[in-house]
Amino acid sequence: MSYDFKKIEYKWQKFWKKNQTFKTSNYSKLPKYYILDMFPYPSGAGLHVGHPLGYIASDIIARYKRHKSFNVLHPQGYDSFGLPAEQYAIQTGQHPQITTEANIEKYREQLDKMGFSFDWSREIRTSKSDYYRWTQWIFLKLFDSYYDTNEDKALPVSILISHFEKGGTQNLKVISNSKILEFSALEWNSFKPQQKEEILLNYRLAYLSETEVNWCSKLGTVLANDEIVNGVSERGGFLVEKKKMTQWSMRIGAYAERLIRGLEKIDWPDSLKEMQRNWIGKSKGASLRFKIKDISDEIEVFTTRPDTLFGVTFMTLAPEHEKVLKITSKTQYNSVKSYIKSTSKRSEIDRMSDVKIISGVFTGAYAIHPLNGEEIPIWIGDYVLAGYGTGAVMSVPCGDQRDYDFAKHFGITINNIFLDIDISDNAFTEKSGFQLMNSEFLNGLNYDQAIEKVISFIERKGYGKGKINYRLRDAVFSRQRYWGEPIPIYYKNGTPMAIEEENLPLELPEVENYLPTSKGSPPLGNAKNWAWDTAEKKVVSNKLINNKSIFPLELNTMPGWAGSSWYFYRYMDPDNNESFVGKEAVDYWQDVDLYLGGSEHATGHLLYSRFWQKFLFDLELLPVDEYAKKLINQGMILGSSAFIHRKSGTNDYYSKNILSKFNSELIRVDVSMVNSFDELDCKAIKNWQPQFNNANFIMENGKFIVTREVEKMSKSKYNVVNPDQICEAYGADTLRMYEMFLGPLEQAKPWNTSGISGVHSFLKKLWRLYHPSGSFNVTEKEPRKNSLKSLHQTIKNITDDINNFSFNTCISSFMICVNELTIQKCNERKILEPLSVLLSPFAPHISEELWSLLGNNSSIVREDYPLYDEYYLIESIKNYPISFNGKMRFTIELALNLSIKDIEEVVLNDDRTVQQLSGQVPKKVIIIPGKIVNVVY
RNA sequence: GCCUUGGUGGCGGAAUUGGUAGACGCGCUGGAUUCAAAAUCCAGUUCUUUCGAGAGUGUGGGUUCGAUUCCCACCCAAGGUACCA
Repeated sequence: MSYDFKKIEYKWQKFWKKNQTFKTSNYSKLPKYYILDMFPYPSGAGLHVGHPLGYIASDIIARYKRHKSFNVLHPQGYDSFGLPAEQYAIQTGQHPQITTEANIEKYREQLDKMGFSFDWSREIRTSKSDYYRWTQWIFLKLFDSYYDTNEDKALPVSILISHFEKGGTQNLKVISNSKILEFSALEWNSFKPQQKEEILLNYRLAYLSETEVNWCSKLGTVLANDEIVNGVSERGGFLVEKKKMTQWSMRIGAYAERLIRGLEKIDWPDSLKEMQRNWIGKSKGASLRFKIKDISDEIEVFTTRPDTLFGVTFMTLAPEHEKVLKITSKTQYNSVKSYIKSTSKRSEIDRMSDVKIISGVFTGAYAIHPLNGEEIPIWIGDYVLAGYGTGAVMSVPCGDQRDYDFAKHFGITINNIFLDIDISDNAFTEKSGFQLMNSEFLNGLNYDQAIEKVISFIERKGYGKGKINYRLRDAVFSRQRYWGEPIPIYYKNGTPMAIEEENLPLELPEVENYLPTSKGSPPLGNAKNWAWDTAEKKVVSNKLINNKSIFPLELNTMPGWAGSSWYFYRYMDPDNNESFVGKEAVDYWQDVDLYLGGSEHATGHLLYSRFWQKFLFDLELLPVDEYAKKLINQGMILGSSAFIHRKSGTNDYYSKNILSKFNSELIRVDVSMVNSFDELDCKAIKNWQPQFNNANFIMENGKFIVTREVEKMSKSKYNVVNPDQICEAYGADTLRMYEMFLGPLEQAKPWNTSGISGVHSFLKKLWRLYHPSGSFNVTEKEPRKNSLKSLHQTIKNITDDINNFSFNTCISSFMICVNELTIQKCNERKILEPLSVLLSPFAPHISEELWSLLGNNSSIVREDYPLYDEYYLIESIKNYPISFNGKMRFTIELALNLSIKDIEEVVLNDDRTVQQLSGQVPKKVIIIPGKIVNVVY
């Protein structure tokens, strides 16, 4: 009987399902192990070969841990709110729920074929109301909390109110919006309720504020940077501009310091921690106020280099800075206006990317240098970003390269304040190795001395103060979308009020149209009968009553990251109706032991979820303030996109190598129409999209060759490869092993199907070894020494490699082992039994089949089998001959300046025979069998 | 631009602490088996070569007896860049 993977895989998948093999209990005497995958967004393109990479890796670990007697929680679910389903709804009118459910069904079918050991009884979907009810509940907790810097934690707003009632804003140590009123207890108590609510909004962790957004007036909606291409909307190609809007924000900035400190105690990749640290961007410096000439106003700047204060020769404001138009002189007004207009069309990325294009405009206004009283010109430049610091910088051309380039470009004065340092070509940006000059009382000082002196000076004089600044901005939480969690807020005379907990969920209403309303309200404004009871028993509604909308509901929805910021706790207790997670469940599972996901989430999901964790920890709702002990970034499997060249202005397409000098555009084509030699199927493409119906394809040597480019796999890039065909042709075990064999787990790699036959023939070889003449055949004889050696070498290698997550080298070890066993014609039970256990995390179906052919009961927890840790010491290593080949001798002689005769004794590095060399220096040579490793002095 | 990661044969990749570069797999070449094919098995496969040898881990330097590995500068690619998920 040949290796019939279809039959075997169908058989065991059915068996596991019927026996609920992977159902996990919240109660067990075994130690717990929670292994989590980042849950997928169910996209219309189905699961692509990149998704399973992480799931296979986590499944290997989950199955391995079960063998090692852990109670393993390995759940899966769907991040099912999101933009693509909504855009599909806009195009077709199909409700996103229907789209999403169809996609989920497809995902599940694909996942089931791969033999994952997920506990599907715990499945969650962020778009189901019994899930998002709790997302809304957490929002309300955030709305009802403020950040107390004395206790360094979030506290209920009721405590803040009682503080106001007793002492007003006096001795208040909290984090709040920048512009806040100061008031006494007496004043507070005299405020009207609405006034009080407005004040409290400045302190809440979920608060309303003015934020800048990408506004497309033609679409009547806000766009993500992702949806903008070259300054116009991807959908429709309409103009996009920056606009201020009142939006919900999350005060993640309050947690900046704790988010940095928390990184120290979690085992996450250093590169990812570094990314988060840089994203939070803590910098020490000073904030300074500059008075403006002839106008009674001042501008605050933040600088990390207050030591260079005497090198300031101008000031630069972001074009969006609120005081720009106020200070601009009459003569400069028009040029400033037009500059602001032109920069409002550029995205932040564009502005940061083209630093070579220097642009700016003079406002006509002057600031007064606080220390020497000099008048310094105020410019606007788009290299200054409104969102960072105060949106204004004191420009020190001698000490900052961007200031330097700007000054050179516009002919602004550059004053050198660094003694004996040449700045004729570039700014001097080092923080050490200089002495200041031309800096009055700072002359002769170095960086550290000057910083200290200048900060104490400006603080004494009241010009400013030392300050720690974070680059991290508060997270905007409003989305003008339909397919997201409704924000459980209604408005009473314009003031946001919380919907009571017991009235959650606030269900997403039906709408006829998924676009914004004609008046520019978010899509939820289209809902006709959307109403809610509050505790006051008054109807809250966006329905017009007597032509007036009383108590309208919030029409914005939550962003995609809301539902994914706490989902890992819901898996512990997915059916709980009383709480977002039950106390018993969370006491048992505590946190995630291993989290697998892509590094593309480093500064998004992985930061927001840590923020919510810390918040829920502050409220004593969770036992730990970091939810994942260890995290591994699996590298993305990239797609290999295909492009064809169209001659500009024609419908002629040219094969890759026959392009002449004419202008051409690159057009994406679907990779399914391209074979592995990069040849395009010209017949298929004509039926693919209407634009190709009458296209001419100019071939080379009878073939049409495409241009390839490696990039992220996505439906819109037409480079998605589905795992289904591979499962169909080779089976799940082959796919699982091949994805692991492709390369190191943590490294990004382009998908390439061509190597898969090697892994497949390994499985066939293994099968054939125990089916020598068609039927299953093992002997009960004692294995030969050679076979044992192969087995135990493999056990050792696999165990080490699993623990290091080096699954690719695991597969190599299996291949070597089976090759050796084949040569030895080994078919002893005592070899096959441990081998099938060893293989089961990687290729579970074939392993189960062989295991049961041996007459064993199928069982996932094979505790009874002494493996992994208890491999035999490989006999031959004990007596491994230490061979001095020519090179080794040469190296030792050179290194020790000895002749080989002088070396009396040698050491094995496992300390079994510690020996010494003659002579005093060096003391020993450490050798592992066969090669010299190190010389210890 | 900035932050993070990576760059080794025709291809994916291996190389533990700085110590024989290219494990394992794909592909390719030759052979066995076969009427033939598929499948399977065996051998070879970094490049150059005057067959002595020489070169070689993105490029250029440096440290070292010795560098894929450590240091400096640069080039290229991927991910992120705050409303894609």
